[in-house]
Order: sequence, then structure tokens, then C-alpha cells
Amino acid sequence: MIHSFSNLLINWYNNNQRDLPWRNTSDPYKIWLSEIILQQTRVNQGLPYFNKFVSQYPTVQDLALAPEDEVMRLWQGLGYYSRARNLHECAKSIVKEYNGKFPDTYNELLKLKGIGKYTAAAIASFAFGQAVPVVDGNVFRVLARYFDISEDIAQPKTFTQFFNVANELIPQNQAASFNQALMELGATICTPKKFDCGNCPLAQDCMARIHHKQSELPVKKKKIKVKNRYLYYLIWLNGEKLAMKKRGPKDIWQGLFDFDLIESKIALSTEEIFEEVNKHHSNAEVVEISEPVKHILSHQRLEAVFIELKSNNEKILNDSNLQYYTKQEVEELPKPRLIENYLTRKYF
DNA sequence: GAAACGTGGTT
DNA sequence: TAACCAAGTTT
Repeated sequence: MIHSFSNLLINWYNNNQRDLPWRNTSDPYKIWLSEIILQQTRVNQGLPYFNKFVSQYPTVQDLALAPEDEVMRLWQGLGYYSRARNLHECAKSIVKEYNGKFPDTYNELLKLKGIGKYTAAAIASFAFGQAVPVVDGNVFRVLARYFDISEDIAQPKTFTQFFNVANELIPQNQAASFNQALMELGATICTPKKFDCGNCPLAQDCMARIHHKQSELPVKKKKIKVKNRYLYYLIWLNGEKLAMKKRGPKDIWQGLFDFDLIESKIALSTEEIFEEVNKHHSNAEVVEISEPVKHILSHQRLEAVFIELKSNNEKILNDSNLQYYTKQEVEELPKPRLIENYLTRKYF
């Protein structure tokens, strides 16, 4: 039965896999790059970024030598920016401590920044043929349904259970195909909502299909709490130059550039915004206030208001947190999507 | 071990 | 349309 699971799956994969650029190589650098980009990210969203990175940095040495802001800028718009910082740090570590060659085992790969259990298994199996199972959202779903496993996949300890199940199934000599096949099935056939059991190679013995429980599996109990934040951006214009500020650690958009801002836990009226601005910058002259812009993220609902001000104010001009850039320079800065969208409409 | 981290697509 | 999900990792 287990034999049949893997054979049916791999056979299906051989005939139905999508043609993706990182599947046409055994270069661990490109495989690693694709895996980092694809963390929590759909293929269609990640594909253009993969091509940009390969084109800009053909080898891990090229990436390691790049300035961090350039790497962040290339990552701009993809989200989860710690991936970009870790990517860069990992590249430097590979060049410096591993003589430019990726380690070829699961346990060694795990030591690198930005590489966790999933990515280590992916690289070890895809690039080096090591028989370690990948466990990602797709694998959780396919296995939970096929074997009718109702453990809560939001619990970290459940990972081990699924890892062990996959480990029993993975063929020693076809680890790469097995891993990719399991994920491909989850991504294209055994999808969360509109699953396509009619075209599934594993439908025959799938417990969820037999008992009509596809919609109930996998079980995921954790609910994300959404926080509201109100951002009042102060846009200081000094002649043709624009003030930008690099965001610090321990918050959203770490290391990216946005405007000076006043943050509030509640929405402010126009009058309250004026008061708040005056409290912080008594000499400031408000030129224009934008309509609120809603920016929906997974954990936060952001409402941003853009306030243009005249900065004949010494304190502002000399504020060490703020740096003034020409519009040309601002274009080169890594910025969160929200700011990029605003600047594009307003200035570029 | 829970919470934080982005953005875009889907239902 | 609000909620869920996507080739997860870090703290």
C-alpha cells in the first residue's frame, strides 16, 4: 500500500508537473534561492523575483558581494523582508565559511540563516538527493486527508508526526521526485477549497475522499488576531528633496524606508491630526492631507494618511533620523509596498 | 511555544 | 467581505 502511494504519486508527477525554472537545474544556489522566495509565497508571485535575482546575481558570490540595500530593493514588494536579510547573510556565510559551496546534508543546511526544517529538506533532496521529507502546507494537507489525520497542524509538535509519516513513504532513491510530487499535488489538485479528486492519482484509497471529509482536513485551530494601526505619515519636502527614514528592528518593514510618522491606536479626525502635528512640530505648515489609505496585511489592518508639510523647521531639517533624498535617489531605496504605491501616484 | 512577520489571491 | 491560505523561519 505504501509502495503504491509513492509510485502512483511519482508517476503522476512525471506526467503532470509544471515547467518551472528551478526544476531545470541542480545548482544548489538556484534551488536555495527559489525555496527562500517561495516560503509562504505562491509560484506566480515569486517567479518574477526568482528571475530578477538569478539575472542580477548569477552566483552565490555575486549575491554575497551585493550591498544590503540593493538586495532589499530587489526584494521590495514580496513581503517577509527578514527573508531577504537572511538570504544575504546566508550568501556571505556560504562564501566565507563554506568556501562558496553549499553544504549537502540536511543537518548542515539547518545551521544556515533563513533555512529551517522545510528548506533544509528541500535543498538536501532536490540538489543532493538526500532522502529527507519536506513538510510544508501542501504536505500537511495531502497526508492529513489521505490518512485521515486530525491532529492540529498549528501545533509545532504535530510537525514531527507528519515528518514521520512522510519519512515512511519517501523512496530512498527518488527522494527529490517524491517531495516535489507531494507538494505539486497539494498545490494543483489537493487544494484547500476546490480540490479536484477526479484527477487525483491517490483518490482510490484517500480516507478523506471516501468519508467526504476533504473540507475538514487538515485541522488548523490557531486563529490570527488582526491588529488595527493608524499611521499618520509626515512628508517633509525640502526643495526637490524628500525626507525618508529607515525603519528600525522589532516591527513591521524592518530596514525599509518610509516617511516620518505619528502613530495612533485610534483613527484621528482632520482636526485631531492638525493638533497632533502641532504638538510634535509647532512650526510646521500642513500643505495637504490625503484621504485614508487602507492597507490590509495578514496580522494588521493599517490605515495610512499622508500629510505633506513645509519644512522650514531647523529641528526637522537636522533630525538625524531623517535623510533627504532626491526623487531619483528615493526610487532606489527599498520601501514597503504602501509607501511605494503612494510615491508612484504622487511623484513618479 | 506562541506570536510576529507582507503581500496577493480566493471564496 | 472577512477570513483563510500560500514551497516557513525566527524569537
